[in-house]
Amino acid sequence: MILDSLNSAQQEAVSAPLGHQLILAGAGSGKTRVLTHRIAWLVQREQISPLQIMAVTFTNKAANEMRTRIEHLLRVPAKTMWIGTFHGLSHRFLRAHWQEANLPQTFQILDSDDQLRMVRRVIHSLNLDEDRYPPKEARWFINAQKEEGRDPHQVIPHDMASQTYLNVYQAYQAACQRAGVIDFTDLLFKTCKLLQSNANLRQHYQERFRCILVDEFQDTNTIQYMWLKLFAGEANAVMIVGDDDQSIYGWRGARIENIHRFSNDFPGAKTIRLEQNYRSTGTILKAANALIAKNTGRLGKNLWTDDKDGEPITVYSGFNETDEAFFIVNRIRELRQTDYRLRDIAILYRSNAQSRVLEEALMQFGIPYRVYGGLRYFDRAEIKDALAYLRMLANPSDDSAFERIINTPTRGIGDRTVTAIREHAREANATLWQALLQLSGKQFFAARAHQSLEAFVNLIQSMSDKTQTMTLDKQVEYVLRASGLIEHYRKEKGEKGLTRLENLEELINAAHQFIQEGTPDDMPPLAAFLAYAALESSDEQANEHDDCVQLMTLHSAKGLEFPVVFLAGCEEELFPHYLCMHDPKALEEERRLCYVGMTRAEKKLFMTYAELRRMHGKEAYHKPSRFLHELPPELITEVRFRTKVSPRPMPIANSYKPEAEGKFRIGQEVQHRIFGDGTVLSLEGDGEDMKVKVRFAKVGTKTLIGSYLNPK
DNA sequence: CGGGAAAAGCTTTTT
DNA sequence: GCTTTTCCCG
Repeated sequence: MILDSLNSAQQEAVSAPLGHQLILAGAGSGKTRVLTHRIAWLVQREQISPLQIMAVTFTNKAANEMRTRIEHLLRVPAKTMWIGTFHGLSHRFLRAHWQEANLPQTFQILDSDDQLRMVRRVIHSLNLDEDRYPPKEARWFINAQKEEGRDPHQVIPHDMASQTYLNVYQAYQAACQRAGVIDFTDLLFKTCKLLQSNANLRQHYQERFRCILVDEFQDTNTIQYMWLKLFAGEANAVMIVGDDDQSIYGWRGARIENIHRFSNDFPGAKTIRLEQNYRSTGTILKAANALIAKNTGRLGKNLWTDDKDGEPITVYSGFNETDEAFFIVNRIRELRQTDYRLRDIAILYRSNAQSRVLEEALMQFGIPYRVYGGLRYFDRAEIKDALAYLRMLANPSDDSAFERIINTPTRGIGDRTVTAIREHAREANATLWQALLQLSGKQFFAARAHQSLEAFVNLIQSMSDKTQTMTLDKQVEYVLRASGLIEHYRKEKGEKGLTRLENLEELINAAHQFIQEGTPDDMPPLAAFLAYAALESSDEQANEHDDCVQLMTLHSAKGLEFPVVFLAGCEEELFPHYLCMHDPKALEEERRLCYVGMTRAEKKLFMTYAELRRMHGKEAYHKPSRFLHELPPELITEVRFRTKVSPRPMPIANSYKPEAEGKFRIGQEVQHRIFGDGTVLSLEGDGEDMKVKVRFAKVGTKTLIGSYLNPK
């Protein structure tokens, strides 16, 4: 029953005997299906209780999807099951064992932004020069150490700079401990530390989880690997699923070697390959296979499909990035006339900066689109302000929240006053809130500052009193009004302020919805909500009803699929990126990124590049990406003609001025009385006012009025 | 404290 | 070059 509708490799994976398994799952080979069916198999055939199973993913989205599918398969709520992200499960663990982990019960989670502020504060308190020791570098150092599982005393500094960063690391940990906050990496780090040091707990968890499944294993880093080993112990069965060819997060510490290490550390691990692809046409797969074959040290895997070969891959050479964008937009307009909806189409690119030109072209033709990977809801400044007030209520020691709201909205507490509080806090070895309480009793400050501070103390204390018995959504609403945040953003003029107000209103709804769904743990609702905001700031997916073209980076496209994919910017320097080109390892990661991009496509794949592109302010000619040369020529159709500047775009409000018709088009050879021969780069406006940007052979690039130019 | 000017980035990103 | 952040002064 469970095995119905699975192919033989999938069946083998799902019904494998209890033991260690390494599932090499190619793109589109039904990886999630295997994971969920495996869990169903364990429960139904191996008589393993759902409570003895742990399933780990990287994103909340993947975890939620898995949970939903399992509930569907098993027809029981999977709420009590340990399905979640490394961070989410660690959080659950630390909430249950806060005492053993030496944390306050109300501990709060710092996101990377809060973390940076905290690090900056520590750097100042050590009297270090921020320019010589940039907080971002320090944060990177701290996270890197924790990701390798090293406490401050385990770090061996190699030079003066790393000695300094080590001091920062030490002071930072102390400051976090004092404030009762932990950062993202700490979730994993402290979980590992606790399991290592506490044999009872370790034994308890190792006896509990008889089966552990890990998704996207190629993305695990060192601490995650340690984490897995600690939970798995010697006796439990571990199934990992991954694809070395889709490892694209090496730059942030993912260790592809973990897949190789697995077979050594987990004896008897059996490797099963899922190579049948259910997503793409034969042509797309053949091309992707040929590309990835250029990489070395692969575990080896060849995707195949029962599907037809389908159409060849279209490669388009644009004159510049505008021309490239117009080609894409024109093709989208054609596709729209056929069976494709806009939401079937994705434009993928290497870096976010590329989206602007594409957006402008889409806008010009009135094609709805959506850019992914922007600022997430819970990361918005106004939301973080509001959450900081809530955090103060949950845990007044939270220095990072304190710093954020002490003068937001502005209440006459300037930098000087805050510095005084910080200094006192350091001397008294206290948190900022404690320091403030001590100082305000002593008439320490000038009269005006003292008054403002007193008002602030009263505000927080009265908020704390008044919200005591309220439901979560009422608490949020009360805090928004009492803090003056609503008023503050109401004053902000323009559309921006309005959006912010809407976002704040939405926070009340979010809180309401949160309690409706029921808090998962035995935590107070406010604490649970704050953890949710920090840990599960859900990436907003496109509304089912929204029909728009999807724009995103190659990285964020991983795990998704689209009938039509445009892979833009396939040029040397951009893709592969110039920072990666001289490191063979990094170059292979770029190639994997290209592989990931290509294998997102189901039916049609377009790969485009621009001969001339404006990058970092300068215009530069780039060769077509080496990845294009690595594709078998017989699978490609090259489109050589330049896009004719197209029929009039739809007249829509706020649309950009349409490109001029008639006299000039992009790429055209032209002549000027003084400047000589040149090529048209871009057009703006029309009629007499038309401005034409031309690159002249002798004098470089100039923008001039069209009437001074003659077609050649 | 807010607005404008100067300066600093500038690959990819989840938790 | 363009956008975001920081700085400085009224």
